[in-house]
Amino acid sequence: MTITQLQYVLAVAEYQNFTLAAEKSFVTQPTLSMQVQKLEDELDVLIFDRKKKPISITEVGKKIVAQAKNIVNEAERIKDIVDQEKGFIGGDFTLGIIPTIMPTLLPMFLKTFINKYSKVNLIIREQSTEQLIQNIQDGHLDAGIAATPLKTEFIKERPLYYEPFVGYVPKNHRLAKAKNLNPEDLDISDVLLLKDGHCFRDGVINLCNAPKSFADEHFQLQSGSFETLINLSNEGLGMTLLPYLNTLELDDRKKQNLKYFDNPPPAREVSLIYHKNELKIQITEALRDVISGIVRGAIAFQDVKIISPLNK
Amino acid sequence: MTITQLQYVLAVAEYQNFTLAAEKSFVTQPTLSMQVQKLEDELDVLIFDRKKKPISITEVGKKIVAQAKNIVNEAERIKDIVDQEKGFIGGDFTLGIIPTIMPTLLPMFLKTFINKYSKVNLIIREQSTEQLIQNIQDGHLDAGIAATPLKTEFIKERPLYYEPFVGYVPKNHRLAKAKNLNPEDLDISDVLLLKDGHCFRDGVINLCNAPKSFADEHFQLQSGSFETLINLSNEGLGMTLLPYLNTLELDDRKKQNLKYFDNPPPAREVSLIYHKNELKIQITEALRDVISGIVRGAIAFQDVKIISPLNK
DNA sequence: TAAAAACTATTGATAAAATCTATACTAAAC
DNA sequence: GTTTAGTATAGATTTTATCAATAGTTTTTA
Repeated sequence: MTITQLQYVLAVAEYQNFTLAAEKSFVTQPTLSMQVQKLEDELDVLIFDRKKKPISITEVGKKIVAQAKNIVNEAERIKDIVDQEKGFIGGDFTLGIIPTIMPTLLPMFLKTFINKYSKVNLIIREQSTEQLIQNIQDGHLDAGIAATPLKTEFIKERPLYYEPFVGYVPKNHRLAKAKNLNPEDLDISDVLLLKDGHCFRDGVINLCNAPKSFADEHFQLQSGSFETLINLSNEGLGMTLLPYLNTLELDDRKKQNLKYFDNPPPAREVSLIYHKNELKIQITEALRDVISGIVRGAIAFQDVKIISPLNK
Repeated sequence: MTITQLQYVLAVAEYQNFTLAAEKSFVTQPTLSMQVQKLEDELDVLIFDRKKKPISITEVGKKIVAQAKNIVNEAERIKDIVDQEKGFIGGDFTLGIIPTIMPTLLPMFLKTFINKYSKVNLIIREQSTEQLIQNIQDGHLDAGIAATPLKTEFIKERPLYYEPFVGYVPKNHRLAKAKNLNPEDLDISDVLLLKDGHCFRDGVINLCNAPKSFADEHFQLQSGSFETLINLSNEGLGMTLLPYLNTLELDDRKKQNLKYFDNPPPAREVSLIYHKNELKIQITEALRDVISGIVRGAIAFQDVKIISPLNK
């Protein structure tokens, strides 16, 4: 049994296809096939059932694959140990960010990070929270930035900052004359929401204390961008809620429609999340340092009320 | 990096000597040296400092060795997974037993076990609790039988049975006419103890509620066998306490000197202990099944008061 | 249902590696 | 300063991993 064989097995398990797995492993298909066979011979079990198309994994196979994943991960960590010892921070690092955080946060830290850690090749993907979790578990992402707490097994959360919700209330709205907002004032039926799948949407629903079913039935005005929500709001279709960082770049006219919540304002907790196995932890820590250092300047709220990003 | 290389590194770390490590790994010394070098080259660090004699491990080396141990263990478990799937129970299994349990328990289960699991090559070692713990952590023992609870990290405990303490009170002793014993009746200063290092000694000291320092000062009559204690007791040097299983084989005359405790009797918890990583768990479980099945017939006490085997 | 397509296994050749024996080198012990 | 114990190096040999080519399957398509 070699680590290489285990890696080949993992590739086949992932792609359900020897040819593709071989390609992704940068070897020819016969090479990969033979190595997998050799392992099967050594263990004297079939890991894959090649009769079915696409290939299926046997019952023992599933357990072996799980354990192989474990071993390969632990093996990779040896390089981590050495890197850490040498103070070397570099290599590929794939980061996922949810859509409602991406456009405001990324520009704030990207330049600083790639300057400071020029040996890190940062690859950034925009993904939903669910995809983020899945990909972190699979090892396809090294870390993610999402609203928390997620209470997910295998995943660690390190809070980066707390971002208050800010109301956007157009002139003719019933709340237009209120000085500050209160969660109790909100009526989910005239709050414009992002479309399904955004956790910020779920956060707002939670904030308004609306039952999930209710929310599902009543809203057809759903967009994927806050820009659209603001425009719809200006058209008199209701108010909306924005994350604090999204309010900073508004033009002055729109800024006049912003209404802040009474203290403590409701907020989302934005965290760096990563696999509990802490692979590439040095880069993860470096990223966290850079981001929280920068955000500390932009967000000065101390006392907030954290709203869950999960739809219950 | 290969698993073999990691195994070689572990061997060198263990024996602090390339030549010996090579021998134990069943390869020649140049082979092992080269593989270790190759790994060091690949990682671009020195794992061992060969200048000093005996060889020392570098700081990074220590971390690498720890991780290598982890990886090799996890790799071995793949075979376990397959064995479990096939229902195969076999191979070497090294079991440590503490001296006060060995002579009574081993004859009870050994024959049954080797008959039932004839493919298992059972290797049995008599060792103190401390040695047991050390060797289980090192991976030199697959399991141990000892008095518990031990509260030791990395080690799991599965209780096998609860073995009451029984008093051996010679005719002329002050408690000779009492019907039953009570822990309060005991006076540590006239209880004969096993010599230092036996956890049964510590159990008795705990039972008598004696301070550790007190116990250390006053007793010179210390033996390694209950046989001796009984004989000394008969000579009028005090009473003694025996584990229940040791009382079964006494001759009738000696049995008349036995005095049982009031319910619930103080007892030691005897457990099968093994590494938390659960390597060879099938054999361990098989062993547990056999032993607890057999002991269930011999020990019928339900309610007991467990005495700690640790000297506090 | 036959032909094509997609995929995996097998074969034989080649390159890479792990291992061995013999020996050189190095540091500690005498 | 010589011996001893231990590690590194060199060169030969065996083993293993890989590749290109192709045969053998199963599934799709026509």
